[in-house]
Amino acid sequence: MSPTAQVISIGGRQARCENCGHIGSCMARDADNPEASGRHDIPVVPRIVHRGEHLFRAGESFENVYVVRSGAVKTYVISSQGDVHVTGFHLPGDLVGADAIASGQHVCSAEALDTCSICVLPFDRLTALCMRSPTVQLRLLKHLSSTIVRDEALLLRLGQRTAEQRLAAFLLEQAERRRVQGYSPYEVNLAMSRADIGSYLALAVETVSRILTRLQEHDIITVQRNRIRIRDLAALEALAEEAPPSRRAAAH
Amino acid sequence: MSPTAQVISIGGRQARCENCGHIGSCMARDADNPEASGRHDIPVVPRIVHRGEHLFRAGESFENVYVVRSGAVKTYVISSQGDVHVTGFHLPGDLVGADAIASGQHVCSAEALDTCSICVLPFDRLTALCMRSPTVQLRLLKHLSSTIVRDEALLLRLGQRTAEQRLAAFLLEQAERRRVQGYSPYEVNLAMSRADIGSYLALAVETVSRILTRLQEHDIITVQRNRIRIRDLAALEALAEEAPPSRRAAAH
DNA sequence: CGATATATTGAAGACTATCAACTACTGTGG
DNA sequence: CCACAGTAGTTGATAGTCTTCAATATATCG
Repeated sequence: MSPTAQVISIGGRQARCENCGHIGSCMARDADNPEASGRHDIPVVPRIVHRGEHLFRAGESFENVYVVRSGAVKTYVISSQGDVHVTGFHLPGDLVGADAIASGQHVCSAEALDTCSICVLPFDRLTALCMRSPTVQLRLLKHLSSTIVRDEALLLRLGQRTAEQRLAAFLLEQAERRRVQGYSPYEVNLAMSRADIGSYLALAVETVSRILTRLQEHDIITVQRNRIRIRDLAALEALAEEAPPSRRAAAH
Repeated sequence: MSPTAQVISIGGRQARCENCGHIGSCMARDADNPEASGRHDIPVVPRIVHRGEHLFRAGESFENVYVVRSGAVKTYVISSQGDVHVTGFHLPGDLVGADAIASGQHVCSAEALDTCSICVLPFDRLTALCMRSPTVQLRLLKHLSSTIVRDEALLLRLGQRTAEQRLAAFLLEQAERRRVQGYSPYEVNLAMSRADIGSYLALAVETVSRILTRLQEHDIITVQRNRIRIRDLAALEALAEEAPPSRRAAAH
């Protein structure tokens, strides 16, 4: 296998791993172990996915996991009754599709919210690499683990928080992700629709809309379609952190 | 390391791996690879934990993952405001504590609901074993993956189901687990309190109680404290599967 | 057997969903 | 370039579900 076979160029720019901002956490190559590199690395196949297109759909057989390199992806599940529930929004650096490991079939569907660049990692190659690279193994385990943590944090919010608290926490989460990516945390561009947000937070679309309006009336945020400006971070944090309507604890 | 060093006996009975019902899915030894066994296996330290005692608490540094061998364990998180939320109930065969992989600190606490036998697996030993045994590696990944699936299924239910539907689904889940363990699925012994159930399903204790009563009045179940008998499985399933109050889908 | 925790039941009120109407954007085609 | 259609978002009124508070009953443990 020649070295260049590991880097497949699409459109001639940015598709090279060398230019990728996530190489430090990449699971396709063991950056900490350069001399082993080239033997153990997985041929990465970056793929451009357009808004509305799917990475995979629930029920499809599990072959690959996907890493978002740029753009935004939503994952959702469909219950036996046909109702849709968004389970997450995934930004650059995120791993998508690993929940299929257990059953060998994708349990959720993944759809691009805008134009995305996606690294497709064949799962068998990834596990093989894990066998040789403790670094990559730990990265994979940490990814799975943090998905669990995120899901459980969401469970906590859905269960014990009012609509306003949930939405405030959601906006802060978006802002934080912007910050991590090096952008201003006060300017959030929502790639998803109100319906998606509502589904994710278990709220009706109308409720999402109403609360955004209310937050704007209180001068906490400015809403312009999908462009949110956070004007009073402290107030937003206060809303999100507010004590929930007194739930008696289950203790021994 | 002598072979017997891998089996630490507690109380002289049932602590030997040979008697363990979960050896086929055990992560401490590679049962599919007997000749490698003895070299790669992890010394298992079974531990007896009594009702109310903790396996670990949120914030503690992450050293081990835990496998429930017998008994029942609940995991819960505490928000910054101090409110408690139960994130799961764990029965024999379940892996607990892996959500700490990401941060190196436990994010939830795990408390025994009754007397439990727990296998303590040092995480560094486990990852080392994973490097050598694809079988064990896949088991670990599948465990993490199925935790994600479970959490997301719960998210779906919390978000889009009424209290009655959630509780019906919960009872069916308990029954199913009984069945898998070889017991009658119609006789469910709830190891957890109403408060725990309420916290898990994001319902007030009173609501849980009321709905159990209602189900009993409809001759669907019989409630005797923590002993639930399912009298009309079909009706219970119908309740759980019932279409949610029409949520408009978010589609392109 | 008494004390405390757990569970049940009732009444009132809050939050959010639902239904309905309307507005604003997006993109397409004439 | 503008008009139109269709989608997405907003706003208002009403109703339902579940929480909260309060009181009582039942179980558990010392």
